[in-house]
This record gives sequence, structure tokens and C-alpha cells, in this order.
Amino acid sequence: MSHGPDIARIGALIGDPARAAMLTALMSGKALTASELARVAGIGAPTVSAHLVKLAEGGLIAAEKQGRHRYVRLAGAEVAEALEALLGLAQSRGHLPFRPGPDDQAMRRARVCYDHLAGELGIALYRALHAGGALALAPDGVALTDRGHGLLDGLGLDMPALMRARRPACRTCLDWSERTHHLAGGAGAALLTRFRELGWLRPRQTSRALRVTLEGERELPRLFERLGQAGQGPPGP
Amino acid sequence: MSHGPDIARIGALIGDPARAAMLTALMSGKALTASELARVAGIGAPTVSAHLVKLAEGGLIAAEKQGRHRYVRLAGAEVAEALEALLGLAQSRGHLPFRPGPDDQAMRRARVCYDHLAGELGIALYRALHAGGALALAPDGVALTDRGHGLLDGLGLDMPALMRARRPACRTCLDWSERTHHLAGGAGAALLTRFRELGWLRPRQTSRALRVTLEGERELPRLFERLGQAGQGPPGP
DNA sequence: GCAATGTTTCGCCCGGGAACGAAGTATGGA
DNA sequence: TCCATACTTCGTTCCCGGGCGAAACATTGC
Repeated sequence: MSHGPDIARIGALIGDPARAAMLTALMSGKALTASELARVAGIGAPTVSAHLVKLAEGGLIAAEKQGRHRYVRLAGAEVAEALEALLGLAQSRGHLPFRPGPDDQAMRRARVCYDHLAGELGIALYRALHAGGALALAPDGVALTDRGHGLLDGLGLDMPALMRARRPACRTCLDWSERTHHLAGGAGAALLTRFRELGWLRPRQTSRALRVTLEGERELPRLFERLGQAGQGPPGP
Repeated sequence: MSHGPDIARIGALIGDPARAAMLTALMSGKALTASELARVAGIGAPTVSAHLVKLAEGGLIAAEKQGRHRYVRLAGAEVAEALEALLGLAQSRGHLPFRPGPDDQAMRRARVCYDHLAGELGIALYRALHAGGALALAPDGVALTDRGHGLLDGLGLDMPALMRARRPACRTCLDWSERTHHLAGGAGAALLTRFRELGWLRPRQTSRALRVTLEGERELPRLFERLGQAGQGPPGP
């Protein structure tokens, strides 16, 4: 009898189409209400309620009552990472949605992955940071170099808060559409927030895909180039 | 309606206890026969046959007839990585096996993760390589430095073959028991093979856990120290 | 050839669980 | 206070899918 964690319970939770749709919707990072999830999953309110109980028992979601609404979000970045890994596997195995619609292209361009940026833009950001010498390998993953610290500070991120947080500043996450890594962790989240503050990216109502504004189209490539060129100088520590 | 890959199909495949047991057993990297899988999963031969059809249709396993046996293995490193991610999530969510037996401790010490080393020893290997400056951040993950190339060559790995292969030499994989990264990819696989050739690690019949031989107990820590100290010199490129 | 072993196909049973309608409970607003 | 909204609980239905036994099929060895 083989040992190890009980993978089947989690698989079964994700394996139901309605629950999978709900979890995928929650990958937007937004906290959704039970009735919004019902609409997303195409099922009735009682059924959603039952599903939420199971997902909560399984530790995949966290719910919070607020007035007469019940706001639901993913239980944490860990859950999001595992879901993203599964999305990647599904993608590579050809388990695609009914038909790749126009939304699909928007998803590949830029989307929210729990709380950070994914898709082509997410990859470009990661590559630029890497090229600029902002990232270094740490014994437990990726870490910010001094130069990276300076670059992000220059972008207006609240670096003291980032370093104070319990959450690791840098993580990597396997991007399902690009099949390579993008930046997650506290810094990844802060960067996405900043891009929204700057009006470069806007969330959509219906999907995880992000809309790139005109300013974003102009400024983001410029930023990536600037970050990447920071690496032309002498290498950091 | 949210878009993206169809995560539910894969979840459902993994969500059945029998199939989950089979997949977990296949994480040993060994190709198992249908009847061996039946014993592992505790079900009859006809049921296994049906499961194998589904897993193959889902792209999770690859089967190969050889005489009157049917050898089954995971469809690739991608599948193994996603399963390991799920194992990690299950672990962190407290979805543990019935009781943490003695096997459990062996699993945490050293085990096979598809074709490379995982567990405490896997982490120690990764840390040593990192400390020794053998690994560097690449735009698409982790890469071997020149020094790393030399170190592995010194260990007797067939480096030309490794570089020639289509498969990336370095990947990282999230270790479920240690909650941090270990080395996967071609180099990870080659290192495990080498440790077995050297008689430091031996596979077990029943589980993914590896037995550390007396030589292994003596030589592996020594090796890790040697690798780590390589980094004391001037930093590589 | 025949027996032994390994795997698949077929037919059947059965349980779990997903879904809904209706009724019950909480919250907010008029 | 009374209604509307949001969610949950209960009871019921129904179907999907896992499981097995028996038999068919395939391969090896004697």
C-alpha cells in the first residue's frame, strides 16, 4: 500500500464540473458571493451551498459572512498555485474548453492568477526582471536582489511593507498558457496592484482576463525595456 | 462563463481513490503491470483495465504492451510535476493517509519523484548545488552554470548526453514533504541514477521511498558538503 | 496441441452524490 | 412592521460510474 497525502480527496473536489468552474472563477482573486458562483457554474443556489461546504471542508476556499452575503475566496496562494499547475496539465493534455473563443486570446495576453499577473504580460514582466538582475536564486526558490529591491522601490511599491510581511516576496508560478514561469508572491501581487493603480490594466467583470488600457499598451513595454536594460550594467550581488 | 483549460476532467481522473492510488504508485517512476496496479489499488483486474483506459484517454499515463503484460507508466514529467503539486496541497490541507506509519518517515527522508530524488535528501542535494554555485536563474527556470557543469561531470554524469537531450537539464519541482524545491529535469534524473549506480540508494519493492545504504549514509553528506564548499571560491558566470 | 497466466469485454448491481423544489432562517431596507 | 433578498436545510429524484463475476481473448511455456 503506497503512502503519502490523500490526493484523491482533492482530486474529487476539483473533479466536479460545477466546483471546477467555481474554483476557476475564484482564480481571479476576487471574493465572489454564493449567487455569483451559482451563475458562473450554471447551477442553483442550494447546490452551490452544498458545494461550498465541501470545498471549505477540503480547505480549498475560505468564506466570510458579510451582511446577508457570503463572500468566498480561495484559501490561499498555495491553492491557487496547485490549480494553476492543474490548468497547465489540462492545457497540455488537450483538455480545452468547448471552443477557443475571443475571450481565450485575452486570457493568454494578460490575466489574474489569484493575485498576480499571468499570461504574455506576466512572462514579459518576469523576463524583464530577470534580465535586469532583479532576481536571484535562493535556497528555497527565488529572491529579490538589492538591485531588484531598488527597481521595485522606484516603481512606487511599498518595499518596507513587502519585507515586513510574513509572505515570501518572490515565488514562481507555472503559467499554463505560456508554459513557463511568472512572478508570484508578495512582489508579484504588489506589482499587479500597482499596474492597476497606474491605470495600465483593468479587471473585467466576467473573466480573469485583464484589459490592457491605452496607457498600458504604451507604458508596459517601455517599463519592461527599462527594467531589462538595468541588467546591462555591472552585475549585482 | 469563465474560460481556460478543462480542469474538471483531470480532477475527476485523479479524484477516484483507486486511480489516485495507481497514479501515486506510478510516481515511483517504475513501469508497473496492470495486475501490480490492481494489488496496489486493492481492486480487481477488470476494474483496473477500465481505469487504465480512462487514464490513457486523459493523457495521464502511457501504456505499452510487452508480451502478455501491459506496462504502464506516467505519461511524462509534466504529469509527475502536477501530481507532486497536488500531493503538496493535500499535505498542507491535512489530507493525510489513515495513519502516518513507519513508511511515512522513510518517504520523508528520501523517495523517488518520477525519476529524480525528493525528500530531505533531495532538498539537501538542491541546497548543496545552489550553495556551490552550480545553478543560476534562467529566463525559463533554472539552468546549470559552467561550474555546475563541471561539478556534475566530476560526479561521472554523461554531460554530453545531458546537453544533447531534448529535455531541459534543470527543472524544479515542489517537494510536498519539505515544502520547498528540489531538482528535477534531466540532471535531476541523471543524479538519481548515478546515486543508485554508486550503491548509495536502493529502490524498495513496495513504495516510492528509497533505502539509504551504509555507503550512502557516509558518502552523501560528504558529497553535499563538497558541492556546497565549491561555492566558497570566486562566483561563477 | 494444451494448460497457465495476464488482460479485456460484457452484463449486471449498487451506492454515492449532484441537482432541484419547497420551506426555513438571517439580514437589510422601506 | 413587513417585504425582499441571500443563503441554508431538508427531502426527493435520478443518473453516473465504480465494482465484480463470468467469459472471451491473447500470449507464453511445456
